[in-house]
Amino acid sequence: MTVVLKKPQKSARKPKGDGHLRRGEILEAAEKIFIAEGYSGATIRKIADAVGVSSTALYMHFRDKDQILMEISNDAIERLLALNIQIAAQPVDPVARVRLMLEAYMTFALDNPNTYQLVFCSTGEHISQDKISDLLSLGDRCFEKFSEPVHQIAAQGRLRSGSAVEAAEVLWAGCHGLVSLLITKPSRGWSSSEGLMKVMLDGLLHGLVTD
Amino acid sequence: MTVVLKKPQKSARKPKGDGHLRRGEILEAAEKIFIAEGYSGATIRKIADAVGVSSTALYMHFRDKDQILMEISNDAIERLLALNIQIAAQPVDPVARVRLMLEAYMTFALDNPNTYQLVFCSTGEHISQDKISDLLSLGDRCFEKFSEPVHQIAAQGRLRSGSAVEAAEVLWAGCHGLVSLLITKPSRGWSSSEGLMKVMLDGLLHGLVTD
DNA sequence: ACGGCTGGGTGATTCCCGTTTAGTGTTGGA
DNA sequence: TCCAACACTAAACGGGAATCACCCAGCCGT
Repeated sequence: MTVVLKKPQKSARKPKGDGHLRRGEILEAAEKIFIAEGYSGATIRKIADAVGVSSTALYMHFRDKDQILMEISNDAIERLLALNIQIAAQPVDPVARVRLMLEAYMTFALDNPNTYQLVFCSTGEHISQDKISDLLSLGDRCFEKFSEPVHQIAAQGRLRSGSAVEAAEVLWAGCHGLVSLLITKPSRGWSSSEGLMKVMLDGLLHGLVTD
Repeated sequence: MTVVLKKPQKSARKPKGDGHLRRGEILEAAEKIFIAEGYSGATIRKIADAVGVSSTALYMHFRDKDQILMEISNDAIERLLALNIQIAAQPVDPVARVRLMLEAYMTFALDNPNTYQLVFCSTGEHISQDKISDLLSLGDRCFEKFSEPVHQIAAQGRLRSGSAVEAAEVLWAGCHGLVSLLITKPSRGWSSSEGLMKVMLDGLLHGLVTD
């Protein structure tokens, strides 16, 4: 009599009910609200209402609110990473690749301001470990892809000052600073963002790299 | 019979009760907690407990939570402005003044990370208008003071690309990006912050200014 | 001496947030 | 037919900011 007790056999029963659709529906609704209203505007209850389900139901499919928004952000960052990989493959001067990547990065930020803020402007103190590892590794992979051409430039001896890592970090930080200010202080009277991006790229690249 | 009705005569009655001390006590307690635990950690209840008073009492002296933290931040930004004014008076090359101001700016940010985040990294959507005007004008006055030497550089025809305003904004944004990343992502394996600050300044100044 | 006014303070309450607990109706396999 | 798992819900919890209706001590002119 092999008594089967408490065995958590996975998918002994097919997930037939449309429960497996819910997850996608939730993500879809959450993304809309998050894009429109930001992190604090994307409330559990609001998302649940949009899906037409009780707020408790979200916890069937996600551990907590952060997991929902992190999953959305993950998708977005993956698109950015794909962009970087594509640019990395282009057979042009490493400086040109660096510039293309940074342009793509800034455009991505301005196109996805709420995602950008969540990923790159928050301290992530309230984000649990596995979520951090997921997202940080993804962000780090972006940074690594970006670092490659910078290291190539360094290997050519064209770095004016600092190590390759420092140069990569400074290039990233400079562009991050520009887009984060444009995003968080939109009402300030900025010069045109295109102009600022160009001056930032020209300035940093000319300042850090010899030609 | 000069009937005195509803006349809000100021200090008709001496503020005898230690009520006029409360405001200072609240700010002091709030600043400690805010510095230690950040914006979300500095709750009304926690501040009130620290002062030894009910949470409602804070609303006797401040309109809302933001006003308390804004007042604290205002003080801090005023110190930064004073620093800028002091540097502006130094009879050295404008490029040297720019560098000194940006160094002071970044040092200030790293020394006051929570204040810095509140003022320079938040969208300020939940901040009412008068508070914004106060703080924005203060921040803008900092930026204006910083812009002066940049305009001098431009007047000397030493700007490699972009207008003076663009150059000032890019210099600011670059330094902001560096310190904001160092503050919000402290666990990432950064190069030394001093090295990064130097590379950022060298890079931007060399890239934007001819000598 | 005394009643009224008022500044400072409070406890309870409101509303919203994320999250948890306990329970409900349906369904498919034994 | 029974029952266990599933997908879900209503209600509640604890904690946030902010507000409400009060209270009380002290100063005022009388």
